[in-house]
Amino acid sequence: MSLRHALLGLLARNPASGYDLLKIFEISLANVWPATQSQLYAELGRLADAELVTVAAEGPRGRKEYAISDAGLAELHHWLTAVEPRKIVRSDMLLRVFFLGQVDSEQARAYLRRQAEISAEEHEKWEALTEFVAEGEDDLSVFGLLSLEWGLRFSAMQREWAEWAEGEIERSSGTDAPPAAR
Amino acid sequence: MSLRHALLGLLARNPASGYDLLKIFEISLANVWPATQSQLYAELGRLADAELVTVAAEGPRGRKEYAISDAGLAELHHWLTAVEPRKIVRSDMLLRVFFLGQVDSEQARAYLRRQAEISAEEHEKWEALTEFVAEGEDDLSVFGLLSLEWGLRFSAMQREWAEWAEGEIERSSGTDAPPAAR
DNA sequence: ACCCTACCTTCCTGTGTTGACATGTCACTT
DNA sequence: AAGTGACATGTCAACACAGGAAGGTAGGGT
Repeated sequence: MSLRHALLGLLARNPASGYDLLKIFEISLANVWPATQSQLYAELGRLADAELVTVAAEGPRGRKEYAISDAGLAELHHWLTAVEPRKIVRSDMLLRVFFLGQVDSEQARAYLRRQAEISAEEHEKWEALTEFVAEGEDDLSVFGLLSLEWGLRFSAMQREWAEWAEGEIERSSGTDAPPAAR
Repeated sequence: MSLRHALLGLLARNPASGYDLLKIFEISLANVWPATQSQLYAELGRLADAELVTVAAEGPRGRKEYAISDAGLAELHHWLTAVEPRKIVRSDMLLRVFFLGQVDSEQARAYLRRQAEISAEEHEKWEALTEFVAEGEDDLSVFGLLSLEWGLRFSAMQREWAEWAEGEIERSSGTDAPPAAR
């Protein structure tokens, strides 16, 4: 349950309300660990029960401003440094590739072409974000930049791979049945 | 719910029982879309209810051999060719990186070093699998090889990134406080 | 005959995730 | 005074995922 740690991480920077956190999730963490409102408020409640966060202040419309507690900070640091990252990567894309041999090569290539396009779009999104951060002087330290760099590399690699794979299929199906005029 | 399509994809190759499918998941799909036994049997039941698969034969110990139906095949092909791949990638690793600035740079580097190690191990696993497939003459077509190639590239990239990131932190913290003797 | 192992399925509990719906308040405009 | 939009939280149903307990059958070896 990484949502818990995402919330702790954000609260360690600044105290915030559920609503604030939701906004941050939407703009900033959406590409890394999406979360919905219902999940978020529920988790905040649980964090408060566990005394990892406290309600520091109550505001206008029932607003509750949460702040991280010492116990919460300890938990966050523990997670950041001592908990093994999970290795499993569930990939929709790879699963499809695994079965792609069951449709004809024309369709398979079409799928990979689409995948390359999507990756290219993702790449642009990351580039825009990088630019935004570079200009906007966000409070992002080196570490924010590391995340961005990862997004850039990943989307670029995925695109290259999809294009390569498409060519690979073309080559191998070409030997069986030359493209010819259709 | 891609588990559904994973099952359809496997059944499109050969009819199989839940038990058979479970074995296949353990050895072959574990790196792509892990699933547990409870999930698997439940989903098979639902697939049968929806008539996307049929019980083709009943064997010795209550064994039920499932086969894909025409409707199932249609659904599979639809998913393979017409359903948009999901873009969101939940990454434990990236989430950590996002907050890594909250621990001192020594610890941050240690984490990235560990991440590079893990990626290297993953890479070896993929290499071993590639070798195994190349020798074993599995029924893997070009498409199986594409998956393997992706695993290789991805793990290599992740490792390179982690090493680069570690260097990046070293460089930036070095300017603040030179490494010195400790 | 006996036991062990592999085979095979069902059920249960708990947590994570999503989407939709419900409810209400404050600030600002018209 | 009424309306609108941003602020803010809570709850529900449904599905996805993980782990494990429980139970039963068939075949092979001793």
